[in-house]
Amino acid sequence: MSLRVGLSAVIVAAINGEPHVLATRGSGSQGLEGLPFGPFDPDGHRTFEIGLRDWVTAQTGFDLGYVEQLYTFGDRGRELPTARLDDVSPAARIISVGYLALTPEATEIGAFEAVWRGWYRYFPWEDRRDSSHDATLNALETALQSWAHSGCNKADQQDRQNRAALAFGFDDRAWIEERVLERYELLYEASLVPESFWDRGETPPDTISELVSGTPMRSDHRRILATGMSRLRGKIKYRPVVFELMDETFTLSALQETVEGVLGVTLHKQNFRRALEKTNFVEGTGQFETATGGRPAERFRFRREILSEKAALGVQTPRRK
Amino acid sequence: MSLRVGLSAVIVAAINGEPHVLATRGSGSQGLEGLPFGPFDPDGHRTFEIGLRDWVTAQTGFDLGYVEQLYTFGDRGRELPTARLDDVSPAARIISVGYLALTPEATEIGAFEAVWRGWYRYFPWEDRRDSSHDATLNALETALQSWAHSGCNKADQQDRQNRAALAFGFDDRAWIEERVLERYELLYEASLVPESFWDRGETPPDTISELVSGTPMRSDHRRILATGMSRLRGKIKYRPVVFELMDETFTLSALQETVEGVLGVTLHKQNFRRALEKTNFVEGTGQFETATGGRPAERFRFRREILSEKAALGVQTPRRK
DNA sequence: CCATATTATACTCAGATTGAGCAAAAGGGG
DNA sequence: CCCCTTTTGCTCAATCTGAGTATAATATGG
Repeated sequence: MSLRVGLSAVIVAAINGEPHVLATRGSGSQGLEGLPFGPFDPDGHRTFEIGLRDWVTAQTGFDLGYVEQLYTFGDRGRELPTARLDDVSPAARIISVGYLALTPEATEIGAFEAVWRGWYRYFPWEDRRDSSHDATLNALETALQSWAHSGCNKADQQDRQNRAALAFGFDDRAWIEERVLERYELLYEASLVPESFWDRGETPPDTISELVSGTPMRSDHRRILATGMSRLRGKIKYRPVVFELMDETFTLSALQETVEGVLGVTLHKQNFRRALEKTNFVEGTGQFETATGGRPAERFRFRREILSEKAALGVQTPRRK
Repeated sequence: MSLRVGLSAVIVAAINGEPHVLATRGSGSQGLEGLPFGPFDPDGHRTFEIGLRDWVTAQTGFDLGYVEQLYTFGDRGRELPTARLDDVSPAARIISVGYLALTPEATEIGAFEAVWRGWYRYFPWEDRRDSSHDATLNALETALQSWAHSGCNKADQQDRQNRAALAFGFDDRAWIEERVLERYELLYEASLVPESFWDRGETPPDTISELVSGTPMRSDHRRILATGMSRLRGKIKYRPVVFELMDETFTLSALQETVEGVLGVTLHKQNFRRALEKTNFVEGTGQFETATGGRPAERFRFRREILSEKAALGVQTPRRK
């Protein structure tokens, strides 16, 4: 019963307001992408976080800023996509401690096998800023419908229908942006993502299109990514974490675009500003950005002192429409 | 580099509105109390949660209801109070995955070496419902003051002062009830709890009184407990989790007392009810409780259906005074 | 059996917050 | 200088919050 512990990281940067994650190019059998992942060396590192920072620096050449633990994944089967659940092979157990890291600099990664990827590549249905992904959502609704209908009895069918509607906001229900993980796990359960098949040792049918179900990832990395997105989407509302993704100075529009990018929804501009002002998080610098196409916008700075000043909350997110 | 993984559980029940945790009686060297803790057996259990439920049932005889993962603790030193940080003894590394569990039934534990303990026993300063613990807080303020003054330079002293004021709400700052962990870790850093000394292999001075610094626990269990309290105090506000601590039916006063017990503050009764009504979480049963001393109170029931009905939020907590 | 204490529940009211939109300001480009 | 675009300032009604006041329904003690 040898247990090994690994660290996986969801490293997020905003490139022009668009959230990106650091992904490793597939060296595995099928060339699948994955998250940066490294073994935890208990002898070399006193804490997980130190271990994580160390190997990220070693492999990508830059320092992580904000880091928080996400979740520890220990399901059997996660490490071997082809493993059957009743295969109790003791050597195969890996536990993975997931971390979320935020960084303003989307440094180009040189030597290492990693690239920055827009995160909606993996979850196209999570982007609700414009109608470009409506087709995805419609396709998923249809597919989930028929999954619900294939339930084993009336109650089960009702339950499936209900869970799908709740997670995806069908039938006029509210879209709750932080339910990224819930939605992904529902799709997994409904066998609408290739990972469902791989984990059972099967080959996905070609009815599964990457345009609809997103780019898959190795092992359970897409689940870890979903966990990180959920956490960030939730936290952005009650802690001033967006600023970890911004440069030293920024315009209010750029800030809003980043928040919108993270949440995948659009916000009401004037009210966003009014709410932001109330928090005292930012202060004007007197510099103006003229390359905006219209009236020049003032560049603002995050008042880092505020973190030690008050029970700092997050930015408000006044929905539009 | 053998790694072992253990599961520790913060199991919470409300006894007459007073939050209690399941604690194990000290079998260790100093007879210290601790949290229920068991090794994770990778061969026997497919997931952590299944493993946890299994051994809690085996050892205490009852089933856990609501369960969520808290945090994974992996610092070196945690498993051996007397270990020096530079002691890289590889055999000694234990990683512990902490869980929070909520249960309505405070079943009397028979065979097992566990007891229900009011959680403020371990954190007396966290109870702000009445003035009975004001002395504790005053003592801590004085002690933290002198810790701040002993900083190595001006900036360091200022920083310590600031962090203490922020965590404990000194100098008219707000008391943020979910910062349980922050406060405990500050006290640990300031060597105001015995665990600080034990972890350094020293003997705590007898200036540390259990009345002020609370009942200590084995290893880092008090830290895990603080993590659980923080999580529960935060979550109660945005998810309907209080009801996991209540019986099938309850009066609104009993519900409010439980929330107050968890948060350690008192709430405004009328507004608590108004806010609760708006959520539609509860419905009257027509039964009345007469043993209240005054006008009989209606017994209410949690509408569990609501969990699948809407983007269920938590109970509002309108502060009093 | 009435006065009193005690708790439950209903209602009120002002101030703050929110959602939505209009309008002026300040650039750049024909 | 007029049009287009984006920033920024301001208004208004609806709703929500915090803090009370008032009334209802019991148990108890004289």
